[in-house]
Amino acid sequence: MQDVEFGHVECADCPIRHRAVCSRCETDELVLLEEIKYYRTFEAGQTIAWTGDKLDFVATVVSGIATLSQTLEDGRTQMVGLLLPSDFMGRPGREMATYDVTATTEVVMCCFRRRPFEELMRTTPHIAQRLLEMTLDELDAAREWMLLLGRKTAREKIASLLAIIARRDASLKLSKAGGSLEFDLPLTREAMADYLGLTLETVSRQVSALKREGVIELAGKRHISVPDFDRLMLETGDDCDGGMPF
Amino acid sequence: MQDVEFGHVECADCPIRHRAVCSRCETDELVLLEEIKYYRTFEAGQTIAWTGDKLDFVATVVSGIATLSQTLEDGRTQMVGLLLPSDFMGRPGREMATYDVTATTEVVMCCFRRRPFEELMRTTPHIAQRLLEMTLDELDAAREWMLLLGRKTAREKIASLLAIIARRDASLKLSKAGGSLEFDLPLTREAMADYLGLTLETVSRQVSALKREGVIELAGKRHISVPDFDRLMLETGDDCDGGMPF
DNA sequence: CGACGTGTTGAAGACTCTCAAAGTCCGTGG
DNA sequence: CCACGGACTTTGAGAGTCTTCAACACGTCG
Repeated sequence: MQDVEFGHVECADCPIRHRAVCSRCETDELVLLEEIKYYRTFEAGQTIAWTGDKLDFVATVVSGIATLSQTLEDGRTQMVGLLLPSDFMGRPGREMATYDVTATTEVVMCCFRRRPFEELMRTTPHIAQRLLEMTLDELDAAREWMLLLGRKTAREKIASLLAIIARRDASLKLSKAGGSLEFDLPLTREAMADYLGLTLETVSRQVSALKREGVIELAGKRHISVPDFDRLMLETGDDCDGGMPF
Repeated sequence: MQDVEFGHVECADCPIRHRAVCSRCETDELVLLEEIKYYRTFEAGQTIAWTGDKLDFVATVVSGIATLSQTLEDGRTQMVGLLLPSDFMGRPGREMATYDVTATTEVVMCCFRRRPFEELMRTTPHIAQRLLEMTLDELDAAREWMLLLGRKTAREKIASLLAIIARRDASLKLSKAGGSLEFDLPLTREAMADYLGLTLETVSRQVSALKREGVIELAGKRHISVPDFDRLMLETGDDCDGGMPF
């Protein structure tokens, strides 16, 4: 793998310090992590791990977006997770990758060698506690996605994905004015299709339909603005007040 | 909820002692668990919890089968998990149920009051460690299921479900002779449909088709035998040697 | 400029769903 | 004992959604 060395960053200055697997750690615990961590950068499109690869590290996404996906023998693929900044990759106690991990944008990861990390897990309850919490959140998200994959129509799937991305984007920018939202799609039509269990043509058609009906506006292929977020939510098929994914 | 008091069982004699959340506990730790545990029995068909219910306990399934499901406002429902003996229900740190939990057979649960259990989690690393491990396994299973929901055909979905149940049944009975497998379906056609993201009619048709073609044999509606397991595996669409769900 | 990656659109077809009717099994009650 | 109702299942026919295959548009890059 071609990957670029990334300048060392103090944990205390880390942009995702408060959300990642290390968020509960005290300063003395951070020192221990600091000793076994190193940064790696992956280019957009680069594969970070193939299913079955031996992985000698676990890692936290510092910046960028990566995807987890599974493939059937005949090539059908399904995305099963999205790794956003602060998300954790890899499983303590397991050597092999169980998914294909791909960088969709440039990705910077904070890596820990697996053995020392596992050792730290045993001695530092704060890490294990946080990892449990994060894993439970991921499980909830995965199950929410199962509902989407199993029961939603193509249109509802698209609306749900856009709503999730819009909401996440808004929460990052803190620009949560009730009015119009704008964001860039971090995924190609094909990636959206793999995420939603659709074909890319269906994705394209449904996006066009939502645009035609004024639910969203497009500037270029990737830039989307949502004039009325509630209108978009109506299209998702979800309970509009119930528990939200992500 | 009508539920029957269940005779107290010593943890040491518990049939799922070695697989449940308590499997790593030492005998002195079991004593602590023993103090806060109690048994409850739920009848077949009974709802154990509704989404949004306040849950003042977490629990381990001792015997029987329960399902986790989510529902859209218009009634479409998707099963998002199956609770088998030794599986854990409830989330430490969360008051509300996030899924509907339903007993499909009579279910005996070993319950722990939530607060004391959370306290034990903090003081007893063995419990937290095991729970993390179980949660990671569930996450893997959920993602395997996402592949099924998003990309498999109806026929492949049915074959996958039968293969999973057959394999689990075989591992319980230790009757892993390579030859013919037999088992009872613990689910109605409707429950299978909710699990697979299909309609019950499609489930029925595909089961009939598999029977017609000799992949499976039916005795009554629920008893199934598989003359050639490899043949069934071919129908699942999976890599026949790769990592297996469950 | 032409190749390539990405995205859009159309037409035909496949698969699954919806609606409807009827069959099986089982327990209740006459 | 048998009729009856209810839960569960099977099967058919038609409709609809989504996929497949194909052509074309757009922008970047060599």
